[in-house]
Amino acid sequence: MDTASVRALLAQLPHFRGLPEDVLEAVVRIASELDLRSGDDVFREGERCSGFFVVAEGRVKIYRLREDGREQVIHDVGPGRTFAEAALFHRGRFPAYAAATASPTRLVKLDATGFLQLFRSEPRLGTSMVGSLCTWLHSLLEHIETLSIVSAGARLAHHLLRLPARQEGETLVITLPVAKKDLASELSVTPETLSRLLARWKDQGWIEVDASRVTLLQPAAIEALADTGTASP
Amino acid sequence: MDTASVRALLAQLPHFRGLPEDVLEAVVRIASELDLRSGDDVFREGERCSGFFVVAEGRVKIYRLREDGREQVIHDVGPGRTFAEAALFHRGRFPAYAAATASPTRLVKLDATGFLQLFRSEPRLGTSMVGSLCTWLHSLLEHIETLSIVSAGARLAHHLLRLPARQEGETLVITLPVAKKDLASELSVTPETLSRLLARWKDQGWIEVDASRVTLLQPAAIEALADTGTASP
DNA sequence: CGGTGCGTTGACATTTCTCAACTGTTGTGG
DNA sequence: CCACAACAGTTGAGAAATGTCAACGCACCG
Repeated sequence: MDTASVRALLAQLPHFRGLPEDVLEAVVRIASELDLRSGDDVFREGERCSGFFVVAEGRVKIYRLREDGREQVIHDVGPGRTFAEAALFHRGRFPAYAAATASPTRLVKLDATGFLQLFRSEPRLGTSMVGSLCTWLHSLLEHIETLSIVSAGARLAHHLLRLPARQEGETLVITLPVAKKDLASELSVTPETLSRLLARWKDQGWIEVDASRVTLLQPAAIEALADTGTASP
Repeated sequence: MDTASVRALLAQLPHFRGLPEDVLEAVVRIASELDLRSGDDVFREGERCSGFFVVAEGRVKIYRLREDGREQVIHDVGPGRTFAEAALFHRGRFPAYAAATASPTRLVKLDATGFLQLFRSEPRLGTSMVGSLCTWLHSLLEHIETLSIVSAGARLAHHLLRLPARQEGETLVITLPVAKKDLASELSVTPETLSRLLARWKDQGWIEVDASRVTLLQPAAIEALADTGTASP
């Protein structure tokens, strides 16, 4: 990944869209690249925040560790999105873990001190970051809404319908962006329950499952589940 | 509430702290006051976002309505905090309902169009709003962490320990800022379960409950619950 | 003084977690 | 290139937690 493509990646971000050339140039100068494979750490909870990140390719999961050692996946981030910008301003420490979940995963890192310096000298950076922070707020609200649904089935349905899907006639084809165990963690259910739910829906003829490709044969049935909060029969 | 006190309230907010006098003056000019009683609506989901709000006195709950008509409390906001600033920038519509939960509740409203205009002309506003948005992000992350705890007992314990408390010797005295049914909704449990949990803990000698005043007689026991995720015996 | 709604308690049904065993896949090292 | 280890995913059986329905006391407000 050369400087030009780093520059192109950054230029299309909502953070930096509309910035004058010279400022964008300055941002590119404090950028560095990371090449990761699935399972590699990006940062660990409590570490000093050394910058924030843009996903160029692949996937990153943000998670916390519970007392009993299990992971709680908070979010998963794909190409074109950023993460850890809140840590930069808020406390200076990462509030969670981050690790790549795809191979390869390429990130662009924007150095903390460099960025903060730039941020102070160029007020328009603040203006454009407000928008992206609001996007984060919005997605966290979505997540809270999902988690606050009591029934596991409804939670899964609600979440599935929010994933990027490709329409094929009557059906929706969804490729799960993360491993099923991470999806389960994100929904706060056990992998067993997730597996059973998918199996039941398959038996009902509502969906088709092939590894991480889920086909909604009857989207209406899934939507009904998500809305009502009713348990899955 | 006169202009001077509105001004004083705004000046102490992280949003506007450190702003030059004339800019602050301009912010005060687009501010208006709202006087509410418990149960009064502030705004409704889907409404055009006409501004954002600062709590001067009282409490406001932010919530959504589920299909079955029940409320899902997303957040509750007290004096000195702001809400709906994300709606302003993100989509221009309120993503949830807001209502006062205390009498009296006094709010300062900052007009949307006026503020956006100001925002464009004064880049430093963006800089300072980034900080407050990060505070919101942080509190939503906390909420997600609480919700993702499977056991209702642990969820309650986790949440209680994050409420403002007054230390009295060995014990912690917490005044619940909202009605128990709203607290239950925020924790995504039924009011019945909440009631039973508190009753059980009282029997155990861990807490003392007097209406909305909860005294943690053995904070260590509650902390253990919150950490382990273990169910309450 | 009566109504409305919050909070509590009881009995019961249901879901989901836990523990355990088994299968299939991936990728690593010989 | 293959064998084997490690781990994701599935399935089964039992236990425990929480939701549902229902009834009641109580406070607050009209």
